Amino acid sequence: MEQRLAPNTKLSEARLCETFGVGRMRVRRALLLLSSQGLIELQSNRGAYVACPDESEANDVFAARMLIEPPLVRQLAQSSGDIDLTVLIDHIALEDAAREKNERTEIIRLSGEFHTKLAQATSNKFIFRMMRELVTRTSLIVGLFGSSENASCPDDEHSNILKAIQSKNAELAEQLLISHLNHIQNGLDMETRKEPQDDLATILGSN
Amino acid sequence: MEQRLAPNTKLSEARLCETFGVGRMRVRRALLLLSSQGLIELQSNRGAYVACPDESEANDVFAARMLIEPPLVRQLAQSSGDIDLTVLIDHIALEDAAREKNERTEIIRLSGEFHTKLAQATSNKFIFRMMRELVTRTSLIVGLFGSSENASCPDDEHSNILKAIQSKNAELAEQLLISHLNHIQNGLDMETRKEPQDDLATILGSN
DNA sequence: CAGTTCACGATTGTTAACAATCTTTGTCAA
DNA sequence: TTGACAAAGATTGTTAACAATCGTGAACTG
Repeated sequence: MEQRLAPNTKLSEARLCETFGVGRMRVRRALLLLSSQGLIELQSNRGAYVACPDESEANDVFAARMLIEPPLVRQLAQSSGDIDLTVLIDHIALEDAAREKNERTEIIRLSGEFHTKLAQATSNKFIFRMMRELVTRTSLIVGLFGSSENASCPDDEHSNILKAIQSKNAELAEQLLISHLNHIQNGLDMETRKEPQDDLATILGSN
Repeated sequence: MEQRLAPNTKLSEARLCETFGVGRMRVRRALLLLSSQGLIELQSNRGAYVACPDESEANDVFAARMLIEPPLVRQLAQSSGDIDLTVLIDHIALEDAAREKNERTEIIRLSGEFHTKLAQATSNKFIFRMMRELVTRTSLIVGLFGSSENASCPDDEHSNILKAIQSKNAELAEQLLISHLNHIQNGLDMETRKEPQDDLATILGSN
């Protein structure tokens, strides 16, 4: 989610065990769950590798988000008022603060989390789960194909979407979200994919 | 998916092991995956139980499907012609055959599978996965709250939806699907929930 | 007789050793 | 020098024993 692990990075069980100080069983359970979400790939007898989506998968993710998120935001705007939006308001503040301080990983994480929290605002468990999966996947894709500068969402688009929702302007909110998604997708460069570094999982050690 | 296991049925590891002739590890892996999909619930130190959705969860599932499936069908109808619909055509035939022979479990399974195959027709991995999760969940709910006669989808609605898609009538297809989902949801009786039988998992033995 | 406590049995969670598989390295021959 | 082959090392998959936890029922006390 924070793009600290490059795609194709090998996640060795032994390494993860000592990194997190856990038994092999825990690690294997976690890897199995991650693979069921498509975040890593489990190769039989070969180990776990961070998923490395190709162009076609990237298109699928954005197609899925284009299918779900616009109606979602539209619905949010319509039923705004019955819903608690303070979580989203607070979130925008967090994003601004992180941008202020130029905290890269934090910005990336919050940028994705905004969309997750949009789904959470529907207080629908299933919609939330689906969006979370699509958002984390998007993180991987942006990490792979994204130009370095716009690794996150454009600055004030989140804020504008939220304002449209608050003013119950469903049409505008939906339109803003569509352009927002388009901006992200258009910011990708499908040609020059970054070389998947076979970095050790020691990156995680900084926790 | 076939409603052969009632909600709240306990799935004991030992029982599953001998039923399927597998080691405990395999069983636990399977249970973990099922629980990650919300089909069963893993209670710590107490075991695995078939999920027993309540009314609020049922509403969430249908709300999620209402959000996703209409745009999905609309998109299918619009891009029909570029897509291979033979799978769906064949599927309708299977449904008819099963109804002819009055094979209850088969009808139920195929009834859900139609919606899954709708998603599959988009050839979008993520849309497919999401719909499959929602459809299996719907199976559970219909099994719990459904009146006995209309445990499956009304007879010809699937066929009509498909025809609308084939004739590229996006508006009609979307409308038919919405009514279809409404029919299913309205056929539920939220008051009288069937008593969760604590049947042994021996039901599965008939395989 | 009701309620509580304790101990037993059953079930799940964990650990550690073992087996199977793959990757790598080194050697040999063409 | 290159290719194939084989053995060693490392990593994953599996099994079985052990530990921890929970539910149940009997015994005991008020």
